[in-house]
Amino acid sequence: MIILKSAVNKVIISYYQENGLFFSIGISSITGKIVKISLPKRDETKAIKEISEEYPDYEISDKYEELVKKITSLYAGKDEKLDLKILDLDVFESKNKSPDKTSFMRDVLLQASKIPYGEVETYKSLAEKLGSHAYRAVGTALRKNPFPLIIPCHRVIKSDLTIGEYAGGSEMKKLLLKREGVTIKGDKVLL
DNA sequence: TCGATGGCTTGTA
DNA sequence: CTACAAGCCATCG
Repeated sequence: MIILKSAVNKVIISYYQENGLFFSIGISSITGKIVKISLPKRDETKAIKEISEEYPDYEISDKYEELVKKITSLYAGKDEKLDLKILDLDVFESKNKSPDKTSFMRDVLLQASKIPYGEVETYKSLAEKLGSHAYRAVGTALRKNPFPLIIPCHRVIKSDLTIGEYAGGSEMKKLLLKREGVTIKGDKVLL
């Protein structure tokens, strides 16, 4: 059973500003779970647009302001514990055509969610933990992570220990890792 | 259906 | 150290 999310699933967008950066989250009005998080933007329009483009049926509300504040504290480098249960992991299923197969993207993100605060893992080793050699596809999956910061895709780096790419730019990735206490020299992580 | 495209990796020069 | 090619594989148009 596939639910047409844009037609049925109205999304509540809450946003919050901190130090001139705007954070936003989209919450399904049906499940009450997060469907998407935006990385910080310079203005609120962009922060909201990132979510509304994917979920055109939306309304803005301060209902989840407290939750957005927690996201900002994740960005600030705090080890804020958030339960994965607040994430609407079904957002992957609609894009996955064969329901009998487990979603590769889902597996990648769940595996990434296990990387502890202050630690890193390579795309390669993450793939191998899934019994796969799709190193590159791991990157593509993480690039589309709807829950950055909560699912810490910024902790996934290249095999040569260089930073690698990031949806918010590699500088942001570097910044996030440093705030968690990871030592970085140049563009390389020191273990 | 099929080619193009990546948050990659390894080998070679 | 850098540069480039080839291999890789899920996803997207």
